[in-house]
Amino acid sequence: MAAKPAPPRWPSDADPVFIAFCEAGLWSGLGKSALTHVPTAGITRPGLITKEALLRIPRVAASRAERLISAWIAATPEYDLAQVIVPAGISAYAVPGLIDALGDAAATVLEDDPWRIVGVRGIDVGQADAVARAMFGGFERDDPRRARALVGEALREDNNNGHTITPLEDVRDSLRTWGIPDADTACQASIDQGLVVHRQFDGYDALSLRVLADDEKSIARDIARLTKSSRKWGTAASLKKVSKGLDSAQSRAVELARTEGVSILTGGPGTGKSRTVGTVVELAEKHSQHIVLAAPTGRAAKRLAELTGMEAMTIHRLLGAQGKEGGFLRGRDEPIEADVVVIDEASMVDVRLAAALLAACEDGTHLMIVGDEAQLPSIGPGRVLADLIDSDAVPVTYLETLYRQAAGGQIAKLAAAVRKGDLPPVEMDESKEVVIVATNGSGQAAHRTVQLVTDSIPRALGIETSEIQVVTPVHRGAAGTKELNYALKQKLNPGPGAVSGFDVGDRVIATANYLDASPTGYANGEVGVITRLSDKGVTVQFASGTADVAGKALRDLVHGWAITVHRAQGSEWQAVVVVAPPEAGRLMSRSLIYTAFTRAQKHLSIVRTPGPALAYAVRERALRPRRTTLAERLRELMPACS
DNA sequence: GCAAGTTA
Repeated sequence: MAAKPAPPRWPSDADPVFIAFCEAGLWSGLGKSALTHVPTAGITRPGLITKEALLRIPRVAASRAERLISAWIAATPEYDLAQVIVPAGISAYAVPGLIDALGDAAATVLEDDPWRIVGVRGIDVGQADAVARAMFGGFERDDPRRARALVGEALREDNNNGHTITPLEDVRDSLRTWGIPDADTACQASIDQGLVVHRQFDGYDALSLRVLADDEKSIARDIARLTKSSRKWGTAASLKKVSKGLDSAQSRAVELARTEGVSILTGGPGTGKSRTVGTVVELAEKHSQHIVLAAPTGRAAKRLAELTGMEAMTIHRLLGAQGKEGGFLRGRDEPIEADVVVIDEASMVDVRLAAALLAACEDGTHLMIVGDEAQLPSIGPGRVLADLIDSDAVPVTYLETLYRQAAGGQIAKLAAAVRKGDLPPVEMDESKEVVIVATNGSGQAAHRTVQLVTDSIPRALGIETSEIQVVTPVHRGAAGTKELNYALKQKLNPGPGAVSGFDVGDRVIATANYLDASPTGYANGEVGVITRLSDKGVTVQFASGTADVAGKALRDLVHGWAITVHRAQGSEWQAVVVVAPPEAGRLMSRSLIYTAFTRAQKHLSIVRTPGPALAYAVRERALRPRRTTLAERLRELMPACS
């Protein structure tokens, strides 16, 4: 690797906005090493950019100097914006995202209304206030523009709890606590601006962000469109042949995937959802129907691929996600090329993603939605799977028979209780299927977790370490994935970790797609083992082949002994150690505990910390009903189907 | 705020 260029040394009279702009890499064509020489070339503010000055930079000849000047001129909207936000303490790195959202006239827009940046790229009202202060020297707390922005802020806060619609009364309360007495005028102003819409919900006045209301509206319309436009594929006779090993509910689900535009397959873990999907794949192949499989997380997609023997990917990849703010390549103009689309682990799909997915399904595409309402809800707003089921607009198959081995065992009993909201005391019996380990806090919990994985479980139950998975709700903290993986590595595969903390023999998991890696590409969610270290990086043996991982890609490779519950959804292991630390806070819910517990096939260790958090989560924190409008919109558009 | 997804 080349030596990093020294950071530029700016004289004290250099323009701070100019410095921030250049150092954020916003002057395109100006590399890090050229930047080092910009101050010495005498360029310390925009007015000093001349061809003569640029020529004083090493390795800059006439043609490059000219290109730099045109690039500078082309970056005028960006620089104008930087002049507005940098003095307010907002990083120049935020500039491109803000230009994306507000357009090339962003600086002018903010001069008219600094609070227009609220909600863009996570910018909050405090930061917008700083922009206003920097621009005008001060402002009134109840400035109408500020009040209008706060309506959006109140809705976004509610969206963070999963709701897509908020009672007007709640918005009034929030505005009052922020010092806006005249909430109704503010709400009306937001509606007039087009960012917020009004709707009756459960008989009271309520508001939604327009984007979310539009998403729910378009999901409902697209479900209706796909339902209407579908034509049957395959034949009843071949269906009968492929579904020989299936029970009657499972075969009905395969039949629906063949005959209906949109269908849902639901049921708890171990009821054969994936097996049923496997049969749909088989039938589709028999009839030369192009079928694609996708799931919300990389790990779930990988698992789906393993179970069906077919390629599967994240929904984002299926849609051609363009990056942070970029939207999707696939959409109405360029739909997904498939006859049948299967989405697994659909409980984790939010309204934004569902709307994008449905828009990208062209008329005639068969969509099969597979998931379990009792498992993790989406991180983003909405409860799309549950709403689709509740609406009665789409045919649903419920799988109820538990096929997983030890169906009458302790794990199954505990899981069934948790699903209903009970956390019964576990009797420690001979089977040692479920073991509760009490600890005094997350530090000790981490310590006991390592003992369980490296010693107790292999010794007492004869389960190999490679078949044991640690699952925790969070990444950070003493009992988060990072610390746990660190501690597990010390025992399971100690070493200096010379390359990015890795040694030969480490279990790793990919957290991003590197489909062009050599010799074999790999996808987010793939699990592997480090087989070689070099001065550049590491070689990983994935199930699909080996890949050399170096440079930036090393950051998207993490140790895989401990993973989050979110990433574990869809996968199973012989033995699972669940850690439930207090740091998980509000993340702890019935669905999270249920998902975590049901990952275990033969043995479940539950590492507890003091306090009622676990019992409280299971008993009281059932997926707090999310307020959404999707089910109602579907009922308005479509007749009940059962 | 936590938790997932993504690229030139």
